[in-house]
Amino acid sequence: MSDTSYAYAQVREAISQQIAEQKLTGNLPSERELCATYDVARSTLRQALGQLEHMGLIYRKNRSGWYVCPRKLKYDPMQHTSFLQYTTAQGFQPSTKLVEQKKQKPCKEIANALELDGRTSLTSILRVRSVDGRAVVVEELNFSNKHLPNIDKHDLSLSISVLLKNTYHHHNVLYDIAVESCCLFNPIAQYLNTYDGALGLKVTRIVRDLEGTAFEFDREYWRHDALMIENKAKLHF
Amino acid sequence: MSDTSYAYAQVREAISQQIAEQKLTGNLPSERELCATYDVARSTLRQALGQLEHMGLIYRKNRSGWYVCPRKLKYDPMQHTSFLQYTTAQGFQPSTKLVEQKKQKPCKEIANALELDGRTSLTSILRVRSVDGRAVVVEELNFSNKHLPNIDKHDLSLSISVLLKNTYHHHNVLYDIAVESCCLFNPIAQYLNTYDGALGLKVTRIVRDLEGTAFEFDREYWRHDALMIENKAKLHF
DNA sequence: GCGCATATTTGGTATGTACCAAATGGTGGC
DNA sequence: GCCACCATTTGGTACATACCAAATATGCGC
Repeated sequence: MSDTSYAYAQVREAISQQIAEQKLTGNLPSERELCATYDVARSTLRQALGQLEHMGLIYRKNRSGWYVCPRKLKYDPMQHTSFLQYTTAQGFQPSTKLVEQKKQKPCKEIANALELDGRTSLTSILRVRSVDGRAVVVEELNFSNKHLPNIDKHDLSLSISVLLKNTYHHHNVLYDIAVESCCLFNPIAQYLNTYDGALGLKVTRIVRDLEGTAFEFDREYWRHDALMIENKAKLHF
Repeated sequence: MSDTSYAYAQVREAISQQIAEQKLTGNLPSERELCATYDVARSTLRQALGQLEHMGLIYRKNRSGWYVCPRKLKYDPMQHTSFLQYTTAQGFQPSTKLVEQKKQKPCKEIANALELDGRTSLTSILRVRSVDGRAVVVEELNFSNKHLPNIDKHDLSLSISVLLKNTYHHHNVLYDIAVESCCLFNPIAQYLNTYDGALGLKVTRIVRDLEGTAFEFDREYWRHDALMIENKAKLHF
């Protein structure tokens, strides 16, 4: 049991319990109503709501109110199953929207990771992926034109993995993945219908061929409350 | 570049830049001083500090002040390298403190994961691990007495992996790991010298033998700003 | 019914104030 | 030189208030 010696903690526990007992579903009462209910100032209430948000129990949509979180999506970044595949397998309705595609020079971090000099061009796409109509992740994919000739000539709104397999014959690849918590700022926060400074999880992925040459660098910005990273493996001591 | 149309965002960016340029190291000026510097109210300043905290740039120690974060520890939960090993390899000074050891009945979640009924006993230890004198993770390890007979008779302040290998001959195991963001509450928050409701990363691990029988269930509560999860793997499409 | 302008509600931002408890720094006694 | 005590500083909690902008509900004209 958590500490309940403070007003915000009491409000937090009260709402938390209401959610656990499913007495609260869908959207919560307005902040001003909740203030009256628990007899606290709005800043105190918002502190409680903020913690429930960090716990992944509730979230805010635009400026319209607070809602109880749907269940989390389970995601194994080491598996090469597609977004479509693992979301539907878990009973979600996925959708993807390509926001932007451009050819550009790499930033310092990408140039370093892909061992490119600053002049080499990069094909980048930005897409927003949703489950059940809720935007959960913004993906930024960067492909090295040097290692994937003419990749910018293809339709990148289709499956990238199929393209890599069929056109570039990358059947076996090395994955190099990092996960860390982060802060979501505009414009990424806006794509995720959340606010400037919201909490997120950042997944960084470097994809290499079997010789170890990196040809792709991805950044995924997830809603922190939408995601559970899962890994399964066999190990020997 | 992030949105800077609001006061808190301007303060955030200003301090963020100071840190990036290493003009700020060690501890920050007091909140009241910073309020005067940037001419904002304390609550506005604290909003900015909170976001910098979420970004992993600064952290608070007890009630004594704000400090610039040290670099993150890289950790691959799928590797079976010990805490001692991977921390020293990254140039940190690790230490571990065993807080508690007890024999108890499993909670619902553990009973379910380890396929135990409510009567079977469980040997649990709680330990706090630090790098460079900073507590970074609270580990709760739970061992099934049924599958690891007399485990509570051993000294569990020593290396657990050595014990599993030499005494119980578990040379090959299956790992089942989940990572998600969470909120740290007392008393765990206190072990990590942080505050009730602080942001964290939760790593859950189920360990099985090669037949798939689970004998260990662990929960790790990490400071969100101390950790970067890393995974490397070879995949084929 | 439908579309559009308007009023209301809602969360987001911001200020100021007050008090508390823990941590820290200093001071004096031994 | 060490320790106990005290004053000060610091962040943590909590309140009340005000205004803004976006989202939503309302109602009118057609």
